[in-house]
Amino acid sequence: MASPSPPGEASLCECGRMSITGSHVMALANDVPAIWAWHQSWLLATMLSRLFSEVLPDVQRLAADWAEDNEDEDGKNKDEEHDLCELEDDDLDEPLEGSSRAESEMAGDDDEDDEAEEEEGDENSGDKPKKRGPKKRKMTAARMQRSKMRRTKANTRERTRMHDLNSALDNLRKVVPCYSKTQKLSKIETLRLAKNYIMALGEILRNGKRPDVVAYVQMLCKGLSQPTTNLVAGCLQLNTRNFLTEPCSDGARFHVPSSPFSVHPYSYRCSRISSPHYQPGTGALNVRGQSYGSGYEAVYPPGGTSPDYNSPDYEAPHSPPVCLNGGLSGRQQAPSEADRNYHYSMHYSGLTTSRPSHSIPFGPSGPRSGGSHSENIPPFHDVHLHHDRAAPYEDLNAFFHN
DNA sequence: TAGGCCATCTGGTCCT
DNA sequence: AGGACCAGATGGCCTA
Repeated sequence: MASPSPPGEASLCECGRMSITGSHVMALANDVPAIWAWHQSWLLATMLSRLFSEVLPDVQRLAADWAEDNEDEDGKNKDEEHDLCELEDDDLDEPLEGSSRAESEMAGDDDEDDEAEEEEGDENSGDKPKKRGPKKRKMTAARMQRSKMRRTKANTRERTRMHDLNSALDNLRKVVPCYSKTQKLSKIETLRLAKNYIMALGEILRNGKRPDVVAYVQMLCKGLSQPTTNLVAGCLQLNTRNFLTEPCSDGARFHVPSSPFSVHPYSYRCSRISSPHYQPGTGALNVRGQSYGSGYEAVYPPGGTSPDYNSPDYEAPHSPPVCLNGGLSGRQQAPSEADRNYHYSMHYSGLTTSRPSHSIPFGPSGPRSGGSHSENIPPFHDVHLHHDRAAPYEDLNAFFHN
């Protein structure tokens, strides 16, 4: 920074680029504040000059770019498009590595026909002389549009795929030994329970005999979280209750004579531990004001006591669930028209109990801890499976009829 | 409020 | 090139 010296005045000394004259000294002596004010004004003027000449154009350009970007934005995809525009701006603003970059940018401005030659310039980024041609394609509006469309289509496909996957999981939930429409098992728990269920069935087939109740439950609940374990136990126990019932004339419904409700043997539903009917700590189940020991709520079709076979949510069983005491039990979900003659008929005899249910505590004090609870489970005497198409289950039937 | 679960988006990879 | 699949990121919802 050089201080201006009044014209026609000899310098007293030269200090670098600054000349100090007599008047400077005089002024300094007489009016230091005035000089200071003058200097400040000069400094301000210099800064403003630079600001207007160098910075302002950049600011104006940025403002123009920003305004242009925002003009292109439309409602839902605002952010996405803004990002793409920013990308484009980055391409423009980045210092170019060489002329090829600038040329490629210019080539990119033509139209979208340069797609065939895109992405070819990366191998030229070494110290070799840069080739002509595009190094990095420019995001033109048309390309952005196509990219956006591709992404939208991919998103739709992915959504559909995940929906299909979830549908399959829902189907799986319906065939594992515990199911609730309202309080679903989580995905991971569904898979774990399904795996355990398959293992348990395999074990039954391998041994050819009725499994020990506790062992069966333990097998089913292996690796499950505590809430899911409780849920499964509750469901299975409730299912056990259904063996106390008598078949209706239609062979499909079972009634609990001493119960305020009737229930289809396959229609039980289970809710999660968050159910208002579930009594934490006690493991007790309270269904419609009646306590039924540990477990979960039985959920019945709205307004009735049997499943709504016509409900779109009601599906035919994929496999007959195995009951707690080793029998085929469960949930008959039912059936399509063709499956109307598909039913299980179960008879449980020889059981006398005054208790409304049989407590199967789980958790630290449950079967896992080695405690024996099989005495709480009524002995299994007879389960009949009638199925017109029961061939796949004949093996299972065989030992259940023994 | 933290944690669990879930739906969705997104970019990468592989395959046809 | 386009689709399927996958995994990570993110945000919403719910519950303890």
